[in-house]
Amino acid sequence: MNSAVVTKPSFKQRMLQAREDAIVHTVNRLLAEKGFDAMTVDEVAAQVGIAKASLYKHFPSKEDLAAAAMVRLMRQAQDFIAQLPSEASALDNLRAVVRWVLQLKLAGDMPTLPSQNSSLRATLIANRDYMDGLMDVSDRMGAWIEAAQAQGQLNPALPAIAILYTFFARACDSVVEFLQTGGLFTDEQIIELVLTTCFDGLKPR
Amino acid sequence: MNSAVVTKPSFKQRMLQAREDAIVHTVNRLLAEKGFDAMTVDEVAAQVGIAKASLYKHFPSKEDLAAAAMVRLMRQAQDFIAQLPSEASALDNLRAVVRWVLQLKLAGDMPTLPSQNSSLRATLIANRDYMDGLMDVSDRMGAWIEAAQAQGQLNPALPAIAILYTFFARACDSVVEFLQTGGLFTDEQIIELVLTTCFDGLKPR
DNA sequence: GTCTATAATCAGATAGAC
DNA sequence: GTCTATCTGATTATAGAC
Repeated sequence: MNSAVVTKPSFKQRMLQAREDAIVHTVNRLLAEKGFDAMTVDEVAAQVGIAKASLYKHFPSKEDLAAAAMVRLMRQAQDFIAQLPSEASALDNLRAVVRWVLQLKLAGDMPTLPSQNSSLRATLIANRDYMDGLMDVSDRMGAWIEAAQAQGQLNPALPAIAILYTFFARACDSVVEFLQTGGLFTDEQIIELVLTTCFDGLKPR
Repeated sequence: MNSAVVTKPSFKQRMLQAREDAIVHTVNRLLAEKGFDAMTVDEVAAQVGIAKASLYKHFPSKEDLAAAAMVRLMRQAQDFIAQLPSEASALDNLRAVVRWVLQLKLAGDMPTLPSQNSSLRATLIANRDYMDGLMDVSDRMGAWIEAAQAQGQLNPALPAIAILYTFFARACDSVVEFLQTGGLFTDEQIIELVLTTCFDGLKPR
């Protein structure tokens, strides 16, 4: 076993890690607030409180900054999923994940990436941590979806992959910001509205 | 009555109009393809086949180019709504509108704007044609929504405005591009899937 | 690793001739 | 109105001292 694995991180290493965490946290917030294109590296550096050149010592490009934020998001999703009660129904757990996503959005912590920016896509696909996290989250949610379908909790006529994408799409659902901008509803009301329209549909039950 | 209203447009005026139509059409396609930020004015000029400076004689800024595309979209929506059969049920007409939106998206003709770009928002809000069109579409769909709720075709427990926003959000629904990217479904299948999840929800009926 | 200063590039917008 | 050529500012990224 490599000694680097068991050795406690030095003070210096922990400081470095803390700084990188601060950077990624700032990037995450800016991505949620203004999106990838509108976020500038100058801005990130200013908000973290370091020089831009120092930022580039930690991350080689703006794309990698965004990728780090997405890796963070995937880790958080994995942590949330891991903490869900295994004795709960598949449907309840799926609802809980969607609710968590909506809370993140409403709190302004959901990074949104342009779905069409190719340089960013390439960086993300090349990022092992991101892809692994995405696969893991997909697998776990996919298993719940199939279980819920088998138990008659979700419509078995829908392809499981379509249901999975429907959940993922809640992360960029503009209805949330529409409702939030209007100011007519509380965050909890928005969450309930979106959960209802998502699982129960617009037609009466 | 002003003679300008009744006088037939001159050849020159029609040529001008045709060119502006070509510009807006190109902008619309580019907005659908790459979004506002990734679209460059150079690109628009090149694809239209005129010099960039000429473009700026027609439209004073990039934001105004995008606004013109949105005005065009609103007009198309108004035309589509006006042509729907008045004898059809409110629910059927609403479904038809959502279907039309999805078809536009799948055909690559749905311009997508960043919801957070403030300079663009300001231009749009200041644009009378756009706002009038948006209001008109909202009013007509809102009337159908309330009628459908009164007839028990849509869930009366949901706020009508939330239902309206849910429909509007289909125009930027990322589930469509997820499903399209996967390549597992035909366009018609994607439309049916999204219509089903939208109106019937994910749970079994 | 952090900084200041600067390079390099790109994109929105304009000048001015025709 | 259309063109070529140019300006201007913003932004990503880097050089080089400490």
